[in-house]
Amino acid sequence: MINITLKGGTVKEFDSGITPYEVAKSIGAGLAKAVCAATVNGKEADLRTPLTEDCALELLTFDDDYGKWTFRHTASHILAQAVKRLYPNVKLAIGPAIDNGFYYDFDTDVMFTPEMLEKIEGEMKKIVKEDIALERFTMSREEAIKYFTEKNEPYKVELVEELPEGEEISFYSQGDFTDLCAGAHLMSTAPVKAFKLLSATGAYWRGDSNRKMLQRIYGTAFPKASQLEEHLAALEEAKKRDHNKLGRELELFTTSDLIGQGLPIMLPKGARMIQLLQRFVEDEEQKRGWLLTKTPFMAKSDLYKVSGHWDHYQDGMFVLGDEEKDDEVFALRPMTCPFQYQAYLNRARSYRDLPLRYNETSTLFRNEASGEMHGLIRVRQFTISEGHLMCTPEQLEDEFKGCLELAIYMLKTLGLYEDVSYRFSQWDPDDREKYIGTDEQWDEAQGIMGKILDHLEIPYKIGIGEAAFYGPKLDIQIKNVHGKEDTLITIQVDQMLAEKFGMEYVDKDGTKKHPYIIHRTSIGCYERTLALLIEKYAGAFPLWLAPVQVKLLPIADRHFDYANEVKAKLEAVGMRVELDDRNEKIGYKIREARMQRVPYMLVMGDNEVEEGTLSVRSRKDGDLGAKSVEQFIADALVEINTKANGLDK
RNA sequence: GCUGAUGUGGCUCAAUGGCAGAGCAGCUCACUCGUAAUGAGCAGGUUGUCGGUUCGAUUCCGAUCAUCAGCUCCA
Repeated sequence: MINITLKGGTVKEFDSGITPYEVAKSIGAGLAKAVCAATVNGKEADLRTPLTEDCALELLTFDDDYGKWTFRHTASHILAQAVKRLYPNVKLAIGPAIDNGFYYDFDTDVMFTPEMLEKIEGEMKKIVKEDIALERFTMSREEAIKYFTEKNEPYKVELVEELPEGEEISFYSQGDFTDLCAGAHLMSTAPVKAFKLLSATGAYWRGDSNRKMLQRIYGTAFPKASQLEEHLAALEEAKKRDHNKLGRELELFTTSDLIGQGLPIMLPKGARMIQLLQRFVEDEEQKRGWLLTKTPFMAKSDLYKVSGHWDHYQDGMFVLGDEEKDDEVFALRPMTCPFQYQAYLNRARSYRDLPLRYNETSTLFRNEASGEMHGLIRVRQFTISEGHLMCTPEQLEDEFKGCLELAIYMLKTLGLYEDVSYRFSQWDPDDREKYIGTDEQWDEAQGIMGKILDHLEIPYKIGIGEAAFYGPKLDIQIKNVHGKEDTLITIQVDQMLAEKFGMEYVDKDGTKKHPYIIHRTSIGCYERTLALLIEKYAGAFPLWLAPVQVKLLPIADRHFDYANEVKAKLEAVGMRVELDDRNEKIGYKIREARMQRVPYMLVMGDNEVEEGTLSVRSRKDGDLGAKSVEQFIADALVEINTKANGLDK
């Protein structure tokens, strides 16, 4: 007999060898139905794991992360089984659960069409209805290779071959379908009641663009139909916030076939927003001791040869000229670093000059691969609040902290702080060609940065191979409306480029030393930040950022004079105002102003003209009643000056 | 760059191997109106671009450009 401690601390006695599933059954039929996986002494486990010692057991349902993972992983098996039943020649690759769903990669000659996905869904429904039990068994590595070779599953063979010699390999079978698999699975196909296949697309085998492109089917699954419907509705809602659609509808930006890919045109409203952001950033940086530079958009190839960009980043650059033919070859700048270093090199530096903080609103050009461009999030020309900070080793931590505090201040002001995560981006020692510097230099830079991050208690995850070619980064990541993650802000520690460029300072003892350099953005690139703001606020921007803050809506044309007076008063205090003086009914004007997400609509008719007031309607709270013009201005200025984002309430 | 889909007035979308159509937006006129769409009329298109097949192509074929989703890559 063994003692099992259940959730809540109750201890129950069971026969040794009992499984988590049987424990769940002993507690109740409802739990047995809902249970997806378990943890044993905190370790994730399958429901079939025999328990032979005293332990703490937690039974996980779909409401738990690992339960969800197990549920959806089982859904991916059902997908694979259905595909195999309908198209036996298709080869299986891998099929994990992911955020909000699952996928399975197949190698197939025919592309999956929407009609085929429907057919596959139908077959999956049958499999669920058949209530097929999933059974776990193991094989030796050799047996597994033989098994998959006989079944003509080359991708599975490759996966098994990578496992260490002598490893017991676990399999799960469900009726006519067997898959190699390590994680937990449901007991049967029956609970996977509500699922949907969302798309079919290409994906490289092993995520390697040099290898074969397979066909990936994405899907999602829930225990209940209502949950699935809710999720699909949420996906639809999210699409409405898509900056690429909304930003065009709101006339913030557009694109032109003649200008080209990844080169958006900022329309007056979008350009105004970027101007507001830029002024805010530059003013804040000035307050924090950053000195503005303005450096060229291009340079001779010589500069990039020193920095290492020529060898490590040339594919990403727009090169003007041909080294074979031309005396001078230029390239548009993909980064600002080497340019600002030339400012540092302007004269000899002393430790008394440090820390030296340079910032620049810097336009960069990167020749992204044609399939990478996406709205304002991924473009070929972008403008970034870029800074480089030269300091002594002793100053490094405080300065790093200062950069982080600046970034956090920006995020909080914009209302994005809650939406970001941190990634400590490190190099990949197995991919040396991507990087400059020695193992020792990387160990040192990453060691220092790790220490700083730990000391500042930044909750980061590590990203191997995500470092810049010259050093590790703290990337502040954010997800767009489609769930795709991008870097918004980055702070990097670099101890290699100073040496390459001969950047030095004279220390107290009279010796020359290379400064540490921090590369940082404070708000990221303006285009991308704007994109995320559009999605965050669904176009209903905080008052201080709204391209049009107030729309004046006179009821009839005899009120136009008064409206123009009010407009002049608002503009006199710097507010952005539009007057709707068309011959339209008030309901129509309000409708249009609301669709443009204008924060305040000021209705004025006979009453207001007579009393010298405004009937204030807010985008958020509707009709607020009458206010004097002076009162409205005073209230609005408070809201603008505090940069209220409306998220605290 | 790769896989797939898409491209028709400013926007949303029809249609067809034989004169390209609607709604909204725009313009004109009437209405002078109180918190999410007043009515009538007018105008707007070389169907992304280039080439091919055809008596005839917007439709079929090819190339190219752009857009979207995903992969890879990245701020």
